[in-house]
Amino acid sequence: MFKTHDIAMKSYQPRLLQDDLYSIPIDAFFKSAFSVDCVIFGYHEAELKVLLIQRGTEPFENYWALPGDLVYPNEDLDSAALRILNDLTSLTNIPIKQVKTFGKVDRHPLGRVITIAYLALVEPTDLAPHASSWARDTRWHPIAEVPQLAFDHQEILEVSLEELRSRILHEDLWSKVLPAKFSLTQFQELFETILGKTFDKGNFRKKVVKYKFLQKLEEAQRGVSHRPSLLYSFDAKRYQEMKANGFSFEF
Amino acid sequence: MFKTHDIAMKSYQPRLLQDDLYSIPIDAFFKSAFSVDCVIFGYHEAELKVLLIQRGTEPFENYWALPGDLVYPNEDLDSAALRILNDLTSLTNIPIKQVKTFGKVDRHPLGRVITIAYLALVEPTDLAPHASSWARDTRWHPIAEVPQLAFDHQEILEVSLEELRSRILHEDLWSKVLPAKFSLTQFQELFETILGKTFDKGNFRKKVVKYKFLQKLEEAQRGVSHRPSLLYSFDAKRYQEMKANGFSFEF
DNA sequence: AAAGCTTTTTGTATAAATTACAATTAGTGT
DNA sequence: ACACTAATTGTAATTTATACAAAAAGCTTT
Repeated sequence: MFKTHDIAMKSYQPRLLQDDLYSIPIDAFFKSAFSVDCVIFGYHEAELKVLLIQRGTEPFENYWALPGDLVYPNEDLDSAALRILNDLTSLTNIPIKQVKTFGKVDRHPLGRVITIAYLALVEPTDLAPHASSWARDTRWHPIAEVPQLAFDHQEILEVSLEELRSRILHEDLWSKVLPAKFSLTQFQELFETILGKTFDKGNFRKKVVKYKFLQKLEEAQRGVSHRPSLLYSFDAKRYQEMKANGFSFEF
Repeated sequence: MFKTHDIAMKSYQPRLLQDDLYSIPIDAFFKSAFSVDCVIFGYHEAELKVLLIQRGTEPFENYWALPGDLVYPNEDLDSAALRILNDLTSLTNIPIKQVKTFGKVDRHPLGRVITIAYLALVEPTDLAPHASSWARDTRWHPIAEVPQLAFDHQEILEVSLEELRSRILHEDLWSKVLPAKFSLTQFQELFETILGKTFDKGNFRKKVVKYKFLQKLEEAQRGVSHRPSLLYSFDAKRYQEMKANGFSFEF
């Protein structure tokens, strides 16, 4: 099985090719095209990773790269991003955020391809078996140990990480990486990891509680050999209300 | 004279057409394409406007729309935005900012065209004579009196205004709309207009002075029938320094 | 030339938020 | 019962924000 991505690349040097499995007419991708690349961040226990694929075809064969694909003619951009995310992780219903479109003339060696970058933040799940059809290999890389990447993916990753850092609190991107019930310590760890700095425990707690989008539950932690923490849940409705009122969150 | 934009639209229902003046091969735009749309804001004396064109061709003939064009195959996205801006206003060396890419499948009635939106903030100059070749009419519209727009341009405008408001202080977008030497009152008026709220004069001044990216000059206002204000200039170098250090500006 | 007008500029007292750090608490393990 | 750990609460000192008032510097009028 091969993806439209490969087809389009090959067909750039004009040649007649058959439609692929998705029955998309080849000439829809002639000479210029747009793709979506996904920066899928994974967070688990104070570690931030990014999901990369190892390319199985030229150009940049064997290089690691951000997962991406050409956008189908009948597919919205967001849908394309969600499709890629789902193909690799089997996850659905994940909030995504468009980051920026990268379109330098020479960014793709085989033709004019611009790419719209999206980001998501998920729990680093096992990868879907399907994922192997994408590429030679698929793997979570700690954010500090990312290898040299194909195309301009290094820049895309940097810009996306910057975006994640600056928007993490304004969007609800983070809401999928914590369990439904979590402690304030877990919550703090998440933001410390992503922002790359630490906060005073007491002060952080006060600020968060003030924002009121965390709902204190009756329940507490159990089985830990110290004072158990109370559990909280994310009050999405109140969060949206506050956002609609132009409330500005900041740490 | 006609623009590549029109050509591409017509040629979507496959038909053979000649190359246009820019000698771009027609088939480069077959079936799917990407364009750049510019939200050119104009600020002058506490009034915010936006530059719109009135379309001279179908679809949406006679509707007002954001100026835009297909991106040439050998042209970077930023360059395309600057070209459009320059075509209409003759301005060069204006900071622009990519806002977002809009790509709903049905956003363009004649084919799959996604568009990358850019914004700029300039002084509403006289329009270049050239501009009339673009469209039936070209005009600055006060932001509160924008007519119904073609395509999804209403949404693009809204998102762009939101972006302008939230980034005005972090980017130096504003630096082109004030004279080289300006008073703090002028500076405050600019931000009040764009953000749509007012500030206490004394407190605003204190905050700005604290940020230190304004350079106090020896010169003062002349000929006004009240206490003349001291003049300031924008210290772009210091501003960039502060931005690089992760300084966060806010009003 | 003095008094008045207007807007800039500076000042100040109060309230609110941030910060650093200490004290208390609620569990488990010995 | 006591020690241990991390959660939770508290507090004093500092900084920042806010509202408002006073002073200053030109021009205009008398």
